[in-house]
Amino acid sequence: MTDNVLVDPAPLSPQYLPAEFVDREDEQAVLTSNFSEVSNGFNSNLHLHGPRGTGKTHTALKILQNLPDKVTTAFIPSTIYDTEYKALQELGEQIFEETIQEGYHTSKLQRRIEERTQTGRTVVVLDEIDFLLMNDGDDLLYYLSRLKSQKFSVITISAHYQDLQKRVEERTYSSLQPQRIGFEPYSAEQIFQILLSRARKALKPRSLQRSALTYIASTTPNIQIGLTWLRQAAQKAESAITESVVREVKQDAYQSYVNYLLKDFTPHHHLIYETITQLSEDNELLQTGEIYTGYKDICKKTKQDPLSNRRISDYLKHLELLDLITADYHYGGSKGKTRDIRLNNQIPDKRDSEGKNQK
DNA sequence: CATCCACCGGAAATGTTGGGAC
DNA sequence: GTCCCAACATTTCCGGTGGATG
Repeated sequence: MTDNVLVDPAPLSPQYLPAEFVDREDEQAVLTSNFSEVSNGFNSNLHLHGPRGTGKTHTALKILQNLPDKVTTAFIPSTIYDTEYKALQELGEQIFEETIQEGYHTSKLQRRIEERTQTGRTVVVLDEIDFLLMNDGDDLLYYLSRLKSQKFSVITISAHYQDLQKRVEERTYSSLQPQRIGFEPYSAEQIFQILLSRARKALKPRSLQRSALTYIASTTPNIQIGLTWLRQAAQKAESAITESVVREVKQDAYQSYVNYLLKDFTPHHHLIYETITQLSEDNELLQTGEIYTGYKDICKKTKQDPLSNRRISDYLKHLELLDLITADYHYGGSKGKTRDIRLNNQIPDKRDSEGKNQK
């Protein structure tokens, strides 16, 4: 039952960078012209924004790939490197291609990086910048913005902030002056085409039914979810990917998308997410307190030490930034200042499956 | 109107790790 | 080894907030 339809799984994996994109030509053109040698400003900074699964990260990676070899590049996912120091360390490692030990002082590191960036052109991508800003403020961005010789650029990527202006201090923004590029959600037709082109490379010919693909494309505008979904269906399918296979793996696919998003986070993030999933079966709208007690129960059952509620409050914000939950902050409601939290299932079960799949 | 509730979120306190100097 | 320091994770502390309650 394995590998019946799957010839090469790589084109369906999240890391796969296709030679050419189906869409996003406009955005790419803007980016390319920004970094071309002739344009006066190699010094321009960029801010890419738009919902998850719209190709921001891939577009940025593509740009890095197309830069001349002599340009030094670095790609920093701020989900993992969420403090100034950690990001600097990673940046140093990528620039110098060596391991940088802990205990190297920030200012020393800053000086080394600064020296290096004077000698050649450098482009740094900060993906998921929201996490760094939330956790550590804009110290790193300020430092990077000050590096602005003609030879240094920063590309920031955010799924939530259209504009960095409100998120960073004025001095930082005024030295960065990033050009903003917005990414719109993919249409169903675009999702269809992208998945089709990946499927052609990954699957046996004629093993994918059109209706199956249509179903995915009409359900989610998030290409990341779409790919995960198609991948799961391909693994499950015996001779062909049909619409019913696709429906069958729907929730599994969403779960593995969630796991993919949470892969760089702590076990406690997973526990919290699990808690929210369980609690929302009874009650769609949850409050922090309920979630925290639920979380402590799970910890007790699994014999783990729970973290404090202050900490969990931050973790909830992480889940919110990942768009796994929606949190409504409001001052008012029945208990003063609070958060109303609800689970986001981005590919919800529709009415039709209700009767059948209920156990 | 005063007080309580249940939470937010900033800041200080505490604990841990690992490098460098001696 | 011992001592000190930087960076970090987490906890502890505390001053809000604003409807509900009396």
